[in-house]
Amino acid sequence: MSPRKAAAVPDSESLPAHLVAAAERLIARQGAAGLTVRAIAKEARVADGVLYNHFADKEELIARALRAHVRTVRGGLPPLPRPGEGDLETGLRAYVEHGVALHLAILPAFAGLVARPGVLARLAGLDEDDHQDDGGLRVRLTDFLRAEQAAGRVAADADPEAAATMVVGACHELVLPPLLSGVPVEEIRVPPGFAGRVVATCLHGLVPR
Amino acid sequence: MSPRKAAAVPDSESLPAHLVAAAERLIARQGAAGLTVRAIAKEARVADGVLYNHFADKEELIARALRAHVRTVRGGLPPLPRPGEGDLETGLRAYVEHGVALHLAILPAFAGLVARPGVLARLAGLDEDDHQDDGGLRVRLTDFLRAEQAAGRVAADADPEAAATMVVGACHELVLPPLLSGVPVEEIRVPPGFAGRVVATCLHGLVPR
Amino acid sequence: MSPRKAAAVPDSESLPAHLVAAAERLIARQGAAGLTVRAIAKEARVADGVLYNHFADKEELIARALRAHVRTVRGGLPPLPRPGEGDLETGLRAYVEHGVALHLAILPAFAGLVARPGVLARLAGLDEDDHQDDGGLRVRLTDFLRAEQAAGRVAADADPEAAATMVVGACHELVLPPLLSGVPVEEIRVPPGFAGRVVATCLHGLVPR
Amino acid sequence: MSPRKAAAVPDSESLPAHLVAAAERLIARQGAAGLTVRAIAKEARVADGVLYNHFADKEELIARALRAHVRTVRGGLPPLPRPGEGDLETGLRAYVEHGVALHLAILPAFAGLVARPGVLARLAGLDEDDHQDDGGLRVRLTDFLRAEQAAGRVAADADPEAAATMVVGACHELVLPPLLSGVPVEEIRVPPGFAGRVVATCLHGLVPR
DNA sequence: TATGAATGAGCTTTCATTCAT
DNA sequence: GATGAATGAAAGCTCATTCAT
Repeated sequence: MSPRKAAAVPDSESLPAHLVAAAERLIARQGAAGLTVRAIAKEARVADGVLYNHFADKEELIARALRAHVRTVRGGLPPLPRPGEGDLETGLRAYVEHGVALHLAILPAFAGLVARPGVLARLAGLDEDDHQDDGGLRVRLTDFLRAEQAAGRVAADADPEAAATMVVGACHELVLPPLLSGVPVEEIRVPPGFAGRVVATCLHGLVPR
Repeated sequence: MSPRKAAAVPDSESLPAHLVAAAERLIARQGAAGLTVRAIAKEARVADGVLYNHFADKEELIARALRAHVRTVRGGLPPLPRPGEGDLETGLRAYVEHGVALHLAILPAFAGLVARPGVLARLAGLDEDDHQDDGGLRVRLTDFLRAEQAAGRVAADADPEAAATMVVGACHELVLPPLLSGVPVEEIRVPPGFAGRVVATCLHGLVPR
Repeated sequence: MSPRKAAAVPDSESLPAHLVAAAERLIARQGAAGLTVRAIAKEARVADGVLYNHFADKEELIARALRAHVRTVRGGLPPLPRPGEGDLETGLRAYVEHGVALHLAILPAFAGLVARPGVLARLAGLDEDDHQDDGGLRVRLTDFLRAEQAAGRVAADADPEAAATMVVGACHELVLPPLLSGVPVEEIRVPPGFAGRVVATCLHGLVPR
Repeated sequence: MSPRKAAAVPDSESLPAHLVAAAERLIARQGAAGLTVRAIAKEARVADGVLYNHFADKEELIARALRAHVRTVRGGLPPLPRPGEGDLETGLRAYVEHGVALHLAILPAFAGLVARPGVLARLAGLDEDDHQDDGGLRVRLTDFLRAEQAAGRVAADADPEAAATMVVGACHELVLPPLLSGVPVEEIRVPPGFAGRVVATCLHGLVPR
């Protein structure tokens, strides 16, 4: 009465989910750019054509796998401090650590898609609310800093938005240049003390007091 | 009798240089990721196969074209202040403006190559000294800030390296997220006052004085 | 307990008949050549695989649907005059009008199958007696003319068989060439006076009397 | 200096011509409908992809092969009598014989394309003048009969156009019904005396004199 | 050395058919 | 019997690379 199930798909999982998971694994390993439908089917241990029973085309599957990848990564990170919560320095440090881990996992997956309109557009269309690939990290940090500013722990004339851009940018900066120099993701190292140094610089600036 | 020259190659230029220039034009227009050798040959108005008389393969040609692109872009920007030269704020602002312009032109060209080992490795191999794709902007800014620190205009306990990472990162941050959301390069806008706000934040930090 | 019935199949109809009817509708709309089993199942609002419970394969279903299509079309046309019935000219005209209408409806459906042995062979095998796709129009016209000849209204040395071939051929001729020039069926027009002119020519010939 | 030549292509022939010829052979054998690019390449003993160096796509190649097939067939037939040339009966007979031979060779090739807009549209676009697939046989016969009519050998009140439609239609009629009954082309037989009987019927009509 | 056609592996996608449920 | 997802063999087409000329 119910239709057949693919041999390689565990009972607990639907085939679309299984395919997305397989694609997600490949994306985590080698990025989303060079994936082929055959490679995905093979990774899922499933016939070549199945994907078209569940997704409009390759791009839709990859868009969903990318979203799943982002969610998986984010789900594995400690939650970000909410605005008004905890002390400034600890909070900032949490943002930096979050950003580094996130970008380390996400940039390699996404970068190859730049200038390939298809998948990114598809991803943007998946859900309009949540289409910030990095989960709106910069915006959330801005909000956090604004709350600190309202509480008087950040100077009234400081610029939370610029600061957030710099902090999140520093996280990018750790990942992107090695990537663009051909360093494999696995070999990218976070220099010891990175978060602390970024936080300190952000807090006190360069000018002598 | 000198060897035959392709009709479309000007006398002043060698064929390899001509090919590199053609590829560079295409890269500037549409990035390095989707280029085909046929498209390059057509742009150069030269036979499909010539490239293999002068380069090992497509990857080498593209690597050289990328290097040329970076140099062209950098050559079109005002020179960076040297360490010890000018005042701190103006100098920093020059770095930010340079970084934004550079990344706007360079990231779209490079990003598509992430996780495609070939070209980037080739580029890194081209010249070991100079393989920083962004021309070592971060290192140069670090040096600049260190000189300011030596001159006492930057606090002795400040962290020039972290600051440089944040400033250059802020420039990335302006370009990369829109790119990853599918915004075409031409539509990426630099918010007014961006450089000034980054510089101010970098100089004075967030903490009230 | 009688076996389960597909939801979309009306009580008055067996599932095979329902499938044949669905395929027939599609054939009338777009010909038999490009049909897919999925399209047929969808039109029948029935599961993809059922067809294999009732037919050997797609070809058998399509062969039956073609036969049904021919019968439906023929059933919608006024009956042909029987041999010996009515007057010669009116009778002939009826054959022409029948032939034009029949071929307009049937040729587009069949033509795409030429040189695809499967379906046509299947159709021929369905019932050995009645496998004339056009319902044996030519044979019936021959019989009609022979009866007229016996009654003396057609010259004794005339050739009923040749005449029937020419008349039915003229009906084909109206439909096939436009079809082969890519004109869509809906746009094929019967020139006014067609039947009358064919009949007159058939009756009196070209030679001056 | 000149580029490479495919091994299987004779010196006397260009590759596009070679491909067209290969496709034409396959069309003559099995019609144009089911051809695959791989089958054509194999028949031409040439690599799969070549065709795209010379034709926009499969449809263009097939359209050209169809045109070539028509021309080849027509070139192998005795020329049609021109209007005003020879006597009426002999001329008419020539048209019938031409029509039968032409349609025997051409209908199987074309029929499968009905309702497949692509190739036929392409063929119509190849050359606007000459796009009558059967070489405008009906029109030419009409002209021939009109000339006979002007010369008084065809009755003044006869209908050359209707007669031409019937004659050419009779030629179709000989070929199409067997084809639609699944009879392979090779087995289609022209009944002895066919041309003579059609001509006589056309000349004298059915009505007793 | 320049040419540009030839090569063929590889791509995404379709679809008749099977079969566990 | 009915279901509809799974299967996998094609299909049309692209493109880096080779090589006779």
